[in-house]
Parts: sequence; structure tokens; C-alpha cells
Amino acid sequence: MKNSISIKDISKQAGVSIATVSRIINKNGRYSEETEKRVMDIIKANNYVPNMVAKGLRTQKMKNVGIIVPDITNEFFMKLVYEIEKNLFKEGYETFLCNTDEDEEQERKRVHMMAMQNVCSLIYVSGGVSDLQDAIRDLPTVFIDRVPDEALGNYCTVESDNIQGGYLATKELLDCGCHNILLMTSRKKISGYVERFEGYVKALLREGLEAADIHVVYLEQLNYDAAYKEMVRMLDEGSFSYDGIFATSDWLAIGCYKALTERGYRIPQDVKLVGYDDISVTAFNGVPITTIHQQVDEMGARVVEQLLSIMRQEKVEQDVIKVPVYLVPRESTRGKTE
Amino acid sequence: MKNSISIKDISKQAGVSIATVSRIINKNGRYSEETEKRVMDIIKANNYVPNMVAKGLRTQKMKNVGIIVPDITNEFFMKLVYEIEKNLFKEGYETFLCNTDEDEEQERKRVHMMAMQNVCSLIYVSGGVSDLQDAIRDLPTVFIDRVPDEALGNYCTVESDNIQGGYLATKELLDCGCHNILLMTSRKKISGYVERFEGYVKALLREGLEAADIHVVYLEQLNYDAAYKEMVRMLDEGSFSYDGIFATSDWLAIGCYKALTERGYRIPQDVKLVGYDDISVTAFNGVPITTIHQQVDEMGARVVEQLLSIMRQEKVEQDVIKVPVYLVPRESTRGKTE
DNA sequence: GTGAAAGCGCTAACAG
DNA sequence: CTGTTAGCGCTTTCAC
Repeated sequence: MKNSISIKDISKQAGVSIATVSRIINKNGRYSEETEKRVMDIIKANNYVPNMVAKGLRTQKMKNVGIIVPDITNEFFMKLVYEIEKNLFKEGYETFLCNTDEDEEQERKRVHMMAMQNVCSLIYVSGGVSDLQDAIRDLPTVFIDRVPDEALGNYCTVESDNIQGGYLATKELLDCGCHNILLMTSRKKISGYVERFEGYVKALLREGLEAADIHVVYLEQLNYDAAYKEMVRMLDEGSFSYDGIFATSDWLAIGCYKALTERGYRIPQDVKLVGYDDISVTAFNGVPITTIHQQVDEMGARVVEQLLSIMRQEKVEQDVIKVPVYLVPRESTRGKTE
Repeated sequence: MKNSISIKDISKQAGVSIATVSRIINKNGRYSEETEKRVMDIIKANNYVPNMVAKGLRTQKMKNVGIIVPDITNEFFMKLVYEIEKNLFKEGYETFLCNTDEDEEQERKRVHMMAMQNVCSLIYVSGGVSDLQDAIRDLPTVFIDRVPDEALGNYCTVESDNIQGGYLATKELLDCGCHNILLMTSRKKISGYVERFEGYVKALLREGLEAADIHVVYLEQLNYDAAYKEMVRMLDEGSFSYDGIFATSDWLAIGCYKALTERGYRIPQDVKLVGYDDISVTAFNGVPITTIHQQVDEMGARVVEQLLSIMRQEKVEQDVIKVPVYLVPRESTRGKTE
């Protein structure tokens, strides 16, 4: 790689052995202050940068972690990655970013590549992690919005308090007088989404509603297009008769909004709508959309903190870290449905 | 790293030398079909994955490239990264993602880290690349939206036809009858932005306007907050007297929109507005915003294609690849200003 | 406090 | 067609 200078060159110039230079670089002690200074000066003068690849080969550990994200064009995920990258970089780690497009095959391939690159740990954002146990085993891993089914090696989960989130979202709709609330969520059993569902049910039941009042529509993909199409389908076949929708992510809410308004429904007068994540488009949307705010900065910080602690082999006290959420009320739930 | 099996283990099991295994893995020829089959079977059976770090140390080349982006939470950049990652991954490259927050210090640090990680090339999105010549030298680099001032080693630029973009945006405003058009852009001399400015001037002059009709406001940072604050400042001190604004990026346009509407200005009746990039928030915004569409998929594909060609030492015929843009007319320029 | 030497997993001459 | 060997740049015993 480039005409870069190595530890050997430094040692030669300094008139010491490479072992000594290595010790000095890593501050491992067992060298005199005098040699230290001499060597450090030469290092600076030559603008030496350590070769992490060689170091990685020797130590069997690269200082880089892989981040697997279902959709890197989604602002919510990237705000999370932003925080993670920032905190990880501070600790000297580089991050590989992998987009899976919510596709298990892609995911498998990419995790495989990560393994080849000897990443020292993995961060998994609400993904499938289907049959990856083998590849992941022994690799410190933090999951976001997803508690793996089987116990893996060293892992931990960080997520929002999704039950509370689902509860708050549904409660908001109920408080607006909605009686027929549709939940739109993912077909996949991602724990974060399952919990939002749980919160929805909890709010319904508390309000004295019954099992018959639970209405759910499942989506194959968690994105705008899928939500829009499903909504259009329901509207066109006349199977839509709700006065409130809780969409488990903001892009789903936007998809619903688009389909509804295109067909002449007014929001919030005819249908009230709540999203989840608090990405900026909900604030700027034609009718600003009420949503559940996830504290991405807090989440990102906790993810890195947990990851480091697992890597240091420290005992991780909690397997699941919960971060609080709060409701952001906007136009889409303004007014009272009677 | 993990209990992974090595080429040595494979060779032992197959009863051949490690050199032969290496040749087979890399399809370098000079082995019989028979041994190939035997070795491949063992590789599969043991679920062997090559150690890229060792390979990288030996060959002095890691198959991973660094991507430097000013703001990873911006959908435009990430759509670009999405395409780049996809295409690069197909070719067996992994990507490091670095966020600079438009901060030169951050940028320096991160490029430095990339060098330590022995990335085989760099992709630079509209960044500063101030005094990085040293670090970058000899590293194949593709710039997006930025033509470096000084000639570096092996580089190339991919960008939208920004002059045309600036022209189309301004032309749209002129066609709506605007006479007093403000350009909002970056203080930094990023070539992509300088060219949008050029297009703006070109449209103005063609329409018979003069130097006195050129009005520009420069921003220190290229984001929503900066645009919003600057707009508020102008509005509050009464120095705003325009009937049209061309904001050189969508988030700037959204910032202007917010400030203007908060103060009672109507868009498009009082002020017409055009953005740049075509990120989704412009389509969903209260008043959908006219913008210039950049073909990110095309750009991403060209970036990877150029990068690979530079790495293969092939002659790069053009130093600057231009990708066409087009106008997406929306509400914010509807109607005629008389 | 310092140095010699082994070796991480792999590739690439070179010899056969 | 196949094997032997010498490192890539670095860390880490183990002597001195």
C-alpha cells in the first residue's frame, strides 16, 4: 500500500530493534524515556502510520466493526448509524456499512464478507439474522430492535421501549375518539415491531375494547411503496373502514397518507394517523404526522457502550437495554372524532 | 479471529501443499481438475473462508474502499452510497463509511484512519479534501461533485451536469415571471455548487438581465438549520425582497420554505422556490417543492465503473464524467408572477 | 531496558 | 502440475 514507511525503517533510523519501536508505539513499557523520545521524534518526522492490516493479522483482531442495516436511505437508520460511527470512531474503530434491502440472501452474503474481513464485532439493525448463528458465533454482537430467538455467543440488544411506543401511539388515537383503529406492521417477526403491536393491544384493552377491535394489516416489506400499495388495495376493494391508523414506522404512515389523500380522504378529519420514528418528513408532510420519537442519539451511545463492554469481556448486566420514547403530537391527530 | 480454519488445514486434509490450495482458491491454474475437485470439496465441507487480512498483508491490497460523506443522514448522499455499495459489493469490495459533518478536522482524521486500514481506494463526496494530497497520493480516488484544485495521483470526478441544473432551476423561476431571484449556496468552493451558480448566472443573462440582478447569499454550512437561520435573519432585518429563490440543495430550500411560511409569506404566490437533488421530503412537503433531479443510480454506477478502471490501471479517458439532470416541476413554482 | 526470532494466513517466485 | 520457501508488517515470548 503506497510507499509507506514501516516500523522497520523507524527502528533502523533510531538504531534500536523493531521490538522496542513496537513497545513504544503501543506504550507497553520496558523502554527508557530517552529511547522513547528519540523514536517518537523519528516517527513524527517520517509521518509514520501503523499498518493496521499487519497488526490485525498478528493480533487476530481488526479494529473495525460491521453495521448491517436494512435500508441505508432511511433517515431513521442513518441517524442511528451517525451516532454509532461517531462514538466508535472516537474509540479508534472503523465501520463497515452494509445495506441488506431487507433481503435475507443479501444479508447472508454481507455477513459472510464481514467475517472474511475479520471484523471484531457486529451491529445488527432490525434484521433477519436468520441462520447466521454459525457465522456470528463468538463475534460480539449488538442487536437493535431485535432480540434474537436463540441464544448466540456474546450479544446484547438495544431498543426503544416499543411497548410503550405502541401504547402511546394507540392511546393518542383513542384520545382523539377513534374507535376503529388499524395497525399496519411487518409480517416479519422483528421483536421491536411485535412489541409495538403489543402496546397497541394493551391500549385497546385498557380502554375497554375487545379482541374483535384488533385490526391488523401485515406488510411483506417495511417501506413506503408497500404501505402505499396495500392501502390502495384496501381502499379500492372497499375493505377500509377505519377512523384511525397506527403505522409502525413513519414511511408506512406516509404511504397511508398518500393513498388516503389521493382517494379524497381528509386527514385528520376522516382518518387520524400516527407513525413511528420521528423522521423529518413527518414534520414537513402536507399534513404533519403525529409520531413516536425514538431517541437515536441515546440509542447509538448505548449500542457502542455495550459493544465495547462485550468486547472487553466485561459482564453485561442487562441483555436488553430499553430507551424511552415519547409522543410527538402533530396535525394528523388534531381534533376530536365523535 | 474465531476458530476459523486456514488454508494450511485444508492442505493437510487434502494431502497437497498450501501453494496448491492457494492456486485453486484464486483460480490461478497449474493444478489438475482432480486435485481441484478434492480441495474444493474439503473447502466446502469445512466451511472455509479466506482470511482477507492475511491476503491483504501479503498482497498489499485490501479489497475495501473508503467513502467519505459530509452528512450520512442526508437522503441524497445515501442514495448515492446505496448504489455505490451495491455495485462495489458485486465486485467483492467492502465499503468503509465515514461521516465528516462538513468538518475538515473530522475529514482529516478519518482519511488518516482509512490509510491505516489500507483501503485500496477512496470515494469522496463533495468534501473539502483540503491538504490531503499527501494521504491520498497514489490512492485511486473518485470525487463526486468536486473537482480537486490540484492534480493528484489517480483520480477522476463524477458529477451531475450542474451548470445545466442551475440553468434549469433559474429558467423555471424566470418562466414563472420572477424578476428578483435570490441564489442561496455554499460559502465553500465546491465545484458542483460553483457550477450551479454558473448556471444561475447563465439563465439570468440569457433573459437579458444584468449583473445587478445577481443576488447571492452564502451559507457556512449546507444544511436545513443554516438555511432557516439565514432566511430568518434576512426576513427580520427586512433585507428580503425577492420573488424567487433558487436554493442549491433541497434541505436549503426546505429551510427557506419554513422560515418564509412562518412569517406569513405564501409559496408560490409571494415567493417561488426551487431546490436541488430531488430528495423525497420535497415531494411530501406542505407545498411540494420544484427541484432538480440528480440521477443518483446512474452516478453511483459511473463512480464504481471509473474507480475499477483506475484501479485496473486502465487509461481513464475523461477526467470529469457528467450525468444529465432534469427539472421536476411542483407546486412551489406553480402559477405566474406578474 | 533491549534484541532476536517465531509466526499470524496467505501469495508468488522458483525449482522440480 | 506440484511443493518449498521467503516474506508482507507487526506483536510477543524469551533471553540477555
